[in-house]
Amino acid sequence: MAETGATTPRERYRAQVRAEVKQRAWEQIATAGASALSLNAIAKQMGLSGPALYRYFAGRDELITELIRDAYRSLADAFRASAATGTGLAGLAHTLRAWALDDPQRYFLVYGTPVPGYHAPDDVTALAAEIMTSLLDVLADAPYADPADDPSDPSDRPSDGPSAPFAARLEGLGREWADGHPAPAAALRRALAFWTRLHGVLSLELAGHFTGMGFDPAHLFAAELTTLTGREDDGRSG
Amino acid sequence: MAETGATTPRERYRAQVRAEVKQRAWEQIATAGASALSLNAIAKQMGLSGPALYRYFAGRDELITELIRDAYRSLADAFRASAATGTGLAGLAHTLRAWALDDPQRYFLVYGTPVPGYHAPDDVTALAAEIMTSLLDVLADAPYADPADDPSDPSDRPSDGPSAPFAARLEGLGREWADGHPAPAAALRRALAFWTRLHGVLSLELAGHFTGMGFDPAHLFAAELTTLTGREDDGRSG
DNA sequence: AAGGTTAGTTAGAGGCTATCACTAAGGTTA
DNA sequence: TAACCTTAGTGATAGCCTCTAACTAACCTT
Repeated sequence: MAETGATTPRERYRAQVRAEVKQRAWEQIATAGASALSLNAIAKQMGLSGPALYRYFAGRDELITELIRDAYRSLADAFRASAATGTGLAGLAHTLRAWALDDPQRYFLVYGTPVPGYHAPDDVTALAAEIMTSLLDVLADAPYADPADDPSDPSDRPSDGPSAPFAARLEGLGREWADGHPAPAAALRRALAFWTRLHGVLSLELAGHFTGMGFDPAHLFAAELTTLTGREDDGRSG
Repeated sequence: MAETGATTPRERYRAQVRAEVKQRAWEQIATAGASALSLNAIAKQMGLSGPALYRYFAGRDELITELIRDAYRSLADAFRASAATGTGLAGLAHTLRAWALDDPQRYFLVYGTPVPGYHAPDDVTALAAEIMTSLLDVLADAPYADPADDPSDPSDRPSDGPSAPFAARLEGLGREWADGHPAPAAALRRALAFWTRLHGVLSLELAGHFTGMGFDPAHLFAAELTTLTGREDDGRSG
């Protein structure tokens, strides 16, 4: 959202226009969803005529890709900041939930229905790795309190058969997930549980699948968080 | 997909055309996503000219609504059939996963990014209740094997404060979820965990967020299923 | 056989993405 | 300062799309 490394007035102007286009695109997406994003409408809003925006974005796809990039960067920043506060897994979960509720359509742009042809560029996957790094960092110094609730399968002994405990299969995978992170397999398993369980609650909540069911999704979110931390976190009060 | 209750030849023909339109719509959605669905293209494929389809569907929105309805019905049927086999929670989970992998875009049509304006008609919410009923039925005679892994918070005593255990808040809510189902609060909590955890894994898997991470999503799915059943189910081998 | 109902057509309005050729303005250099 | 090049913005246009309107042709009923 802020490409202010420009030097010449022309580059500055160009960056400013690009930023305004993206801002209006976000507003449009927030109200009508990503599929309703219209370059033409944005141009008119800005007092420009249709094709003018093609000087700034190669097309609709490039604009959306840029928005996805910004969304990932926003989440990565939020995660890094949250990890630095030392509030642990619960803090990270709260950050994720706040980020999601702040702009549901932005959340869906990152974690929602994918467009079949689209493949994320490399820098986006790098941002995803950065997010995973923050999560693994927090997990590194957040020992698990209640082994009985461990999301990995503690009842199984390691083996190499098709029924081997899942966590054992993750050994050393931190290298590919988080740019060489030396997390142990159990932490990787917990990171996956954090990701999938909280996403499971959040995405269904944001999609409105819980409306009219008579409970507060925040409580369900907190309850699922409890299965990840094994203790009563402040997440429970949210 | 089969409205074969028609009597007159005209109604029969009409139902047949509607079915063919929907079938081609599904093919189109499977390859290019729901946002790329084009009435015009379907008409041309069928040797008709554009506006002809408006005799059969009021518009694009009605067609998509109908597809969503069919998708819900398909899942509800699959759940009911699975529940009848007596294979328990694991069988239900396997059914869900097979249904999702069979047509990912169909899954996203039901559980993916919602379009901001859209509100599901009543019969669709009734189908959702039917799905929940199958789940609660299975949970009713699938006692929890390992209390330590209970997805509700067994360590907490019931109270009425803001930090009350989540399951206690669900008391009697089966009435609104599943058309008067008399499920106890613990079963409702487990149903929610089943739903959100498996959806969490499935939606991220189908969206491709696990590609290149070096593990088989089926194993993660099986591992999360284990946290729901508390024992080693056949789901592990999938 | 006459009449109404229904399926299908073409024409067209209005929206969109995107390309092209052109003008006008800005910055740079001789 | 004048000439030049680069860039921003324009209108025109092609080709999609949804959806409406008016018209024709087939079908079924009476």
